[in-house]
Amino acid sequence: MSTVRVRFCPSPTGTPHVGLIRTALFNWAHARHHQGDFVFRIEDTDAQRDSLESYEAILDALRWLGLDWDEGPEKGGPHGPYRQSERRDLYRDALGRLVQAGEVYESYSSAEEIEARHRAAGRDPKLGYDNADRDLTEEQKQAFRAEGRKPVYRLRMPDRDITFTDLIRGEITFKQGQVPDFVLARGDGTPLYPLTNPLDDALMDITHVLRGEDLLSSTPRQIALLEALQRVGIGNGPFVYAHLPLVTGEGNRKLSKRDPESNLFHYRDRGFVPEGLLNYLALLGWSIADDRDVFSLDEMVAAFDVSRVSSNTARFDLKKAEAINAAHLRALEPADFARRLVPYLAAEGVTVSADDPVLTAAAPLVQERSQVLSDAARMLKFLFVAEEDFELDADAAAKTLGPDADPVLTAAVKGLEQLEVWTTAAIEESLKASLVDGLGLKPRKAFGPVRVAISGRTVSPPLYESMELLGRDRSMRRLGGAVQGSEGVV
RNA sequence: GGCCCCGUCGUCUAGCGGCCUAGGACGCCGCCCUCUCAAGGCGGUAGCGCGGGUUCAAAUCCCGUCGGGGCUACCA
Repeated sequence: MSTVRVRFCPSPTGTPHVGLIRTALFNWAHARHHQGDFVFRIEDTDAQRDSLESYEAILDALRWLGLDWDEGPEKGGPHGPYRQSERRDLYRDALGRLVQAGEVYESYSSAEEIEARHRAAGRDPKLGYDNADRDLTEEQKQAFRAEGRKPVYRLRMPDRDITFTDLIRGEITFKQGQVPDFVLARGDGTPLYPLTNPLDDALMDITHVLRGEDLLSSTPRQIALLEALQRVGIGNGPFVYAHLPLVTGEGNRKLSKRDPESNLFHYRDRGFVPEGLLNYLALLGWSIADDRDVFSLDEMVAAFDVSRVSSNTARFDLKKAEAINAAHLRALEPADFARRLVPYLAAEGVTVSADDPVLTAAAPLVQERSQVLSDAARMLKFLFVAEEDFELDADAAAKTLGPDADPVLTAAVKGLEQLEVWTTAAIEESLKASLVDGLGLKPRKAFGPVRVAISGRTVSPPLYESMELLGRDRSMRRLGGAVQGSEGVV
């Protein structure tokens, strides 16, 4: 069996992190590129920190982004269950076999005792476990138990260097003696991450492990475990590893889960579309070509090659993320763009259906003016609010609707009143005649007050089109209201 | 402290010994277009951390150094 099998195995603690999603994306792309399987597994072995909300948020995230899995929660598959909380028996069995074979031993040393031994020997007390319980006799173990002590189970690390070839970084060697025997399970048999993660990968026939660089230093432990498991008849030994560069935030520290900038849904709420966010995330460590950085998921799948992923840490740059997203927004079919706007309008308090004629007519006017969908929603809101709820942006009003604006608005109203038809062309002609020609104003001075009166903002869709869509009555009312309003602003 | 990873414009990157007077993108700054803002067009700003080697030739290979980061739990 030469099928590529990769996995995405988050633990359901907190909200999905952009770095986590980038890892999911690269695994998914690797699987799809090789027509392999993308396995999704939930690592919920820490009842203290895991939550149902978090679990659901992760599913929500993958579905929103369209990163579909071949095996996993709510889908099943031949290697299930896919939630570690339902795999206890498997862990107990594997642990039993490892103990039986002498690969794993009971360790009774407490952290304090280990430190004390280091100190007594003149070593750095922070060195970690000293493998002191490796060869405890049955009598010694009995004695510890008699004291009421509970052991932990540790894997006996091999007495040799551990070398592996990372797809991204090349050959990496950890010298013998640098990695102490580590804990696989608590005395009561509770399995810990160092056991469950590689074990499940082995049980699920995973072939390639693409994960964050923060896990690089745990690789020798995994390799030792995998080899031990293979000796007791579980799995086929170590996998191929690729350690992805970390994603950092504003500083150059690893983006922490606490940082709001790391929250995936923060970007969805702002109005990133999956195409745009995924494209940007792909750029964090990977590039499709030397002269292009906007591409579709399909194009990514066709071109993706993990070994070409950069090994440098990547910093998340919101500005660029938005620019990439904007490129994807512009590429959307107008009707699709309008449809995607609906929830963002709702967030602005506007209820409108995707096929509303005003929306479908107005959406294209802001499509290329938006970086994120929430920008577009804010620009369009004025078309849908009831007159009694219409508000002028305070800054825009202060800047544009001073006393100087009154004659402009008055002239505009006077001209527009004469119009037979309320069309974009007629409005443009009227406004230019009364303001630019009539009052001799610069276009900027002429249209600014009108724009703010109509849309409430200094940034809006094109003015004449906006006025046509708003309709004659509402437009005239807003212009009139602004004249009165400007008297009070002084 | 120890171990491991990394080091090209402000940021993400291309580069894998000669095609590099180092390319692209975002950002930033001009100009054009223009009813605002965008989009689009044109132009500009800015980088191989440092020091030794190897080589006819180094951003590319080697060593050192400095700098940054990660890990160092009976969390995952």
